[in-house]
Amino acid sequence: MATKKVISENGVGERAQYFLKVLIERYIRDGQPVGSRTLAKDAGMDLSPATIRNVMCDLEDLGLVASPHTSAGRIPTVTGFRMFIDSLLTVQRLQAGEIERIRTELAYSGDAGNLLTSASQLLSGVTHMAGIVTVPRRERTAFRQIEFLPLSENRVLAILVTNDGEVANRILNTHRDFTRLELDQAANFLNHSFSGLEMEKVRSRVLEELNAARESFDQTMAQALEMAGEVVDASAPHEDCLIAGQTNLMEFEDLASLQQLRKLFDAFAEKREILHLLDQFHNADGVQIFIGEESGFQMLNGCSIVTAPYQVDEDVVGMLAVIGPTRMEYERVIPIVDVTAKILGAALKNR
Amino acid sequence: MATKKVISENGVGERAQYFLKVLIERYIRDGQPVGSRTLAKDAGMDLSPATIRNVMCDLEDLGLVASPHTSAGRIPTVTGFRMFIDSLLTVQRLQAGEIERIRTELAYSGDAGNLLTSASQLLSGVTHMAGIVTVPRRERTAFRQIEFLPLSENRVLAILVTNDGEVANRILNTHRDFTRLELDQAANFLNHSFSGLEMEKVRSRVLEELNAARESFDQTMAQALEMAGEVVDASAPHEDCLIAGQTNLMEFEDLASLQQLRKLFDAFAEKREILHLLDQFHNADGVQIFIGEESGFQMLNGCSIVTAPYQVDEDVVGMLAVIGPTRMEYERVIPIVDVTAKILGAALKNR
DNA sequence: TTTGGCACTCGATATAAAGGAGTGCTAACA
DNA sequence: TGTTAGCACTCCTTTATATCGAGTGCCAAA
Repeated sequence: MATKKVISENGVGERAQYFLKVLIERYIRDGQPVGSRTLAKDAGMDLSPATIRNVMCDLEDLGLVASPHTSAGRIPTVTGFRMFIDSLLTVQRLQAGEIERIRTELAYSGDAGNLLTSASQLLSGVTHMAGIVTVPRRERTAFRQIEFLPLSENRVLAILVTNDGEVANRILNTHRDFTRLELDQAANFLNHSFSGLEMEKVRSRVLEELNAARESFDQTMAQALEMAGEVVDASAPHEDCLIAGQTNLMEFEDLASLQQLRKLFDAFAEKREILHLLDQFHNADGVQIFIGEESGFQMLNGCSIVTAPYQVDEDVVGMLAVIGPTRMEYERVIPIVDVTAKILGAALKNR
Repeated sequence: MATKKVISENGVGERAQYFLKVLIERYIRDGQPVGSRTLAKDAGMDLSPATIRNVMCDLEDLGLVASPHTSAGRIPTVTGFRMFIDSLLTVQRLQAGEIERIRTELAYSGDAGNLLTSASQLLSGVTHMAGIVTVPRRERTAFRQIEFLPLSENRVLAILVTNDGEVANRILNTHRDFTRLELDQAANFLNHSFSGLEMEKVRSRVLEELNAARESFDQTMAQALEMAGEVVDASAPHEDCLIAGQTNLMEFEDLASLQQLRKLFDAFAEKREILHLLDQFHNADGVQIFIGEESGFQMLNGCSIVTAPYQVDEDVVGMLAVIGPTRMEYERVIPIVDVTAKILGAALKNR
């Protein structure tokens, strides 16, 4: 039997969706199960609680809301939140003042590393949650320059400068002593060969040429390449992220079990899993939202992640994220993350 | 009237002190107020609970123990703990195996930074509390070498190497373009003048010579000195510390109020206050113990810090600390911190 | 389709009673 | 004089019980 109510493709009546939206908005504000009476008022449609109750039943059958116990109101389920986020959300525009604040705060931070730190702190400060920024992956950045400095016998300081202005250095223990001249020559050769290449390419080319040099017994070149390889390799696992405002998360009653918090904080300290998670969204463009339970990591239960990639010269170089309770003000957080990503990208370009 | 009981200079009978010791040891184990019956058993002196009660009264009058309420046992006060730590503690010797573990774990970590990270992780791992290591202060380390590399127009990469193998780099925006030769000459001059000097001295000498150079209109030298000054200054506030295992502290019921924990974790994130605190003990030698309430920082209420300086070539270069609940096993933690400090110092020397 | 009514559930809150650990004090004992 | 047993008392903890109220589900009527 065809019903008269307007059914969207996911099988939920339009009015029911509206109630779901109002319910979730209320739940986000209060953190309390929402009862039919409250919802009737909030919806502003002059309907009686009883009517609402009927709709709630439908929503519960669809798995979009649930009640913690018989005589409590309803709280949204993960699927409910998902639907809310995907199709019900009305994102606020950020006020001009806020945009300005972000812009100025990012404008006055020094070098690249500092800028990223500022960005994560900014995110956490504005949202009162935890802010995360992944640092640009070395693979995507390009080789600019390498230099070797003699330190003491058999020790050489290698300095690698990349296109984005990052500097990595590493002390090499060499088999024999090198003169300053030799080192300069080696650096010259390497700079000449690799300048401008992506680090990933540099890595493979170094290996190729190293083999070639060995075959032709070109000692000098082989040694130069060996050293270069060591530096490039060592600077590779630089993949990392900056997290700020973790302690803000302690304020949310939703996450307040120490059990839960500890797991979360351990993940922050470890970082690996967080990075891995964010990497999944690396190729999406624009803001993505991600509900903890969907990840399978139980440390993220009760949390959501709002994330966006940031770009330099059209290339996505890193991710930016805010992590907080699933019950967060998405309408406010989403534009913040979005704008910050754009401004950060622009700021990184100017250096 | 002279009493027969042996009174030590602090006005506490020897036997009473013994009971205090037993009480605190018990309290450290259980975290529960200790009653007279329990204490009678633990003391192993075949005395009745009633006798113990009399002694407890005395200890309470002296402010060494307190009862949370009428019908609970006694818990040590801060002063009680202080006395325990200062004169009652019997420190265990570390088992040879444990020493070996520390030694090997520190032996296989790479460069200096890595070594310090390992040390803090080691401390937290072995004690199940938070481990802290302050990184050597730049002032105490000596200038070894400076180099300048041209990056692009008006940008120069400056690299500063110190005696302890640390490398600091900074990108300078210069007024005009420099040739490679000019930069090399500047570096040569600086290396020649300052090599081996303590950073603190370098800082002041740079200023002196800068003035001299300006007076004599020696442009080249003035510019070199200006750049050097910028690098030295920038690398100065490198004072920092590494903290590991913070989340371990969430397991202790003593600190489990979120209020309390948040303040503590904020302090960890900020680091400044922690550093300031540890600096107070910088000149003490050997292990120092420090009860949170004594500091005035209320974030440390309920905590104690066990700290020891570590030395390279007779010079104290940094501090090492474990932070945990005041109710911690000092007998075990003290030798761990002590030994780790020594091994860390030795490990740093060999590089 | 909406609404009012009604019985019912169940958490939250309050109150009371029982149990028990531990104290302080007193008086007796070695 | 130090030590001990005895005893009344305190106060936390646990358990049971009752009450309140928010909210539900369902039914019958509008």
